[in-house]
Amino acid sequence: MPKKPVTRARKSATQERSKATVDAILAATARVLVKEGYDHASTNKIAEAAGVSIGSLYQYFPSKEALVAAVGERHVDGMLEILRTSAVRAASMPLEEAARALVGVMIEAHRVDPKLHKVLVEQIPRVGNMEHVNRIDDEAVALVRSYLENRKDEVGVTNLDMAALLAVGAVEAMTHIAVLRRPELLSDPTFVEEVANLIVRYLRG
Amino acid sequence: MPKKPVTRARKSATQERSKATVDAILAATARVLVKEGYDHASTNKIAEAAGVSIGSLYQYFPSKEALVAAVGERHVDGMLEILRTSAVRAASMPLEEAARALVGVMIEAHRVDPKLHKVLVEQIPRVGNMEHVNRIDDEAVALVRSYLENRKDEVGVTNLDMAALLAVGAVEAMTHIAVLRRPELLSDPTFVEEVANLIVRYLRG
Amino acid sequence: MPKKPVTRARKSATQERSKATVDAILAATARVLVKEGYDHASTNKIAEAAGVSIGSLYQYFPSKEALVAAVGERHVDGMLEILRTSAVRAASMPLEEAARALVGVMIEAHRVDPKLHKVLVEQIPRVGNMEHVNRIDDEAVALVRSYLENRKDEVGVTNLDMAALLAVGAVEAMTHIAVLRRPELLSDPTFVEEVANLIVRYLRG
Amino acid sequence: MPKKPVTRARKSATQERSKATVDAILAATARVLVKEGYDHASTNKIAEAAGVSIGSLYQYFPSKEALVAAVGERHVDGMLEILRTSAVRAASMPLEEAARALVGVMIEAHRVDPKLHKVLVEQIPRVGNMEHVNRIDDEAVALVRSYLENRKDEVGVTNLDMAALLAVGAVEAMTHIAVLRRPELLSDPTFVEEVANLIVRYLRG
DNA sequence: GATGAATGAGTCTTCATTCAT
DNA sequence: GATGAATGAAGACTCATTCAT
Repeated sequence: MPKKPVTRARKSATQERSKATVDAILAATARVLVKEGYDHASTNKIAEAAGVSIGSLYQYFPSKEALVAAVGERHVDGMLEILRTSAVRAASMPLEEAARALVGVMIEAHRVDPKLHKVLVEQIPRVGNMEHVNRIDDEAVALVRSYLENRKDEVGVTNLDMAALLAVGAVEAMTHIAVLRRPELLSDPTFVEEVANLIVRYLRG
Repeated sequence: MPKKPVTRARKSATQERSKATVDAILAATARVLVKEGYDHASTNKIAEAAGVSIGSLYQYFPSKEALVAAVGERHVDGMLEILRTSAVRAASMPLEEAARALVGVMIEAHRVDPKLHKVLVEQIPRVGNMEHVNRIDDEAVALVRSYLENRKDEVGVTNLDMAALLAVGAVEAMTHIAVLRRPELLSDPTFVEEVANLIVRYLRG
Repeated sequence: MPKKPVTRARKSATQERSKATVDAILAATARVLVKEGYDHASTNKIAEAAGVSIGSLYQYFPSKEALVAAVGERHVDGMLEILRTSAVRAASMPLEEAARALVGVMIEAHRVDPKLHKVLVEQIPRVGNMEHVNRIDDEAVALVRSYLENRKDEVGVTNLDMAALLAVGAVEAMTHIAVLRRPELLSDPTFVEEVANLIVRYLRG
Repeated sequence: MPKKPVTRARKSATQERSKATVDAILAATARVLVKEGYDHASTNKIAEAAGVSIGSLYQYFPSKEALVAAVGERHVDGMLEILRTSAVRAASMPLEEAARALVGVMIEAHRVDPKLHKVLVEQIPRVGNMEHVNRIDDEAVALVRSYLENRKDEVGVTNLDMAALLAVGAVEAMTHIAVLRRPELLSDPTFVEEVANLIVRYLRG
């Protein structure tokens, strides 16, 4: 009896090879983007860095924009995963702890590839469809909002939408400052503490 | 008796003409920068938008970078003027009022040309010597820090450097969000109120 | 028995295509350089003359300078080959004959592409690393010097370095005059004769 | 009684001023040409170096070419004057002495402004009408030819045209080498001696 | 499917020349 | 006449994209 295929969704050899190529291209794009910045990240350079021909690159991505968008997507997906995982845990914590957790995970999420994050945040908006990065904020705001909803009577703010927006906005901003411009703050325990204080005091009212 | 010259500081015809050209170029640069973003703002497009020849543009600015830098400088100068004027007044206010003033003036300052501000903030760091925009933050932080110093016993934070950084950072971030991505917040009085609360509660401790 | 490959050094299709392009570019460069002079030989004009796009030109040569340098190199190599071949033969000839041979070969070498030679000699020094053309002189001087060394007692000059320099310099100069400005001299047998006399009498002392 | 004007050909004030301006422009052109080379010697730079407006420059010279041509003319005139003066003296000297004189004066003439001479010789031919520099050769050949004519029986060459051409050509060439590429030769007394030997022996036959 | 040679529109920048003041 | 601001054609070079092999 012939062995049952191990995996249902067994990809054909070609499919696997394609995936490897796509991965190589995306990885190379991220690398080149970080090293050269958006403008100087030419598709030819990227193809070379990926070890594929420029023709192959265009087989998988119809334009430079599409390529960068895909990288953005991936990056954001990675960050969101971290965020969500931690959100589940934080959901049951008291405010103080939850706040500290939020700050911590935010920083952690931005550490996945801070340099790439910087390029994506700073240089890609012009490319147009860059809600990518905003997706992070939007999701975070939703999570915080629902947390506040559940603890309505522990917090001293009434406009939960705005409170969530402010809390996330402030944490994001401080994270960006730390990650992108003041890395020394990241190893300063006071920093996390103080940022947590900032939002706890606010939310307490 | 000899006729008194009509104007003391009468500029020579050519000087006036030059100045008009420079102004036209700077204004056009800001416009094109906003409309097209840094990359697509070609010097030729700018010259055309300014109604001058490309040659004239290069007569006054030795490179695209220098041109953009000049626009940045101008923009930041305008914002700083607003900031400083108001800082003097806020210096003698009690915390709550001062906070509200800070938030208000920050928003006001960002209204000078929010679209340009966005481009300058997001796309120009690459150009290099772009402390321009950071000058705003730095100056704001210094002002806040000295305010806190004077009211040391009214505030409940000990690390004044970090407190100033957080306060300014948070306000800046919220301002950016409002000005650039959620203009409707600008006409929402709750918004200013809440941002002020955010930092007042934090600083109170 | 497996078919023996038709050609050992069979070049891949692309390699051949590249080479053809490079050749076309170099040839066109020489042509345009001759027709227009260095300054008016724009890279665009050259590309057009070569029947390739400007992009292709820059695919193979990183700058106008590099392009011209390559042309120079090629040209000098061609001349040096002629020179060396004949030098070997002349080494064993008596002074008179050797002198005549030197003059003859010098003229011959300059006939490879006199117009190009002129442009290269006159206009390229500015470009910088243009020892190219000087390589010819230097090599010629070295060859003559060593010839004189071998025949020390047949010649009446003591400072061999200077003698070689003068001999080569004089021949080169007369060649240039003939090739570039007085082509009619080239078919005048007296000319070669007299130039040979010039250096023979000098070297005899 | 009104004083008789000191000079018959008294130029009007304007005429004098014009001449001064023209002189300043020509001097500046020579300076800039030497410092920057033909290509980088822009008319604007020249006007500035001359302390006149670009408009004035074009009042006196209709184009950059005309300007450079005028400088060339002047330079050659200066050299020719030296040459002619000395030619008169040499006309009555015996061959050996005359030869040495020719070489000496040739070098001396090239010392007037060797840097300018270099630029003029190397970079100007492309501008087209550059018989300027050739005028020197032509005049020198004529002078030598007539000298040889007068001493027909002292010299051992029959084709006087060619002899004159060779003699002048050789001296010119060696002078150029010395002045432009081997300045150390200029202070080497052997050099003049040997170059003189070169042509004396040739002309003696 | 992969390759990489070829394309050419578009970029920044220079500079001889003109002309209103 | 002098001035210098303004002009714009032209040049070197880049890079996203296409397509024959």
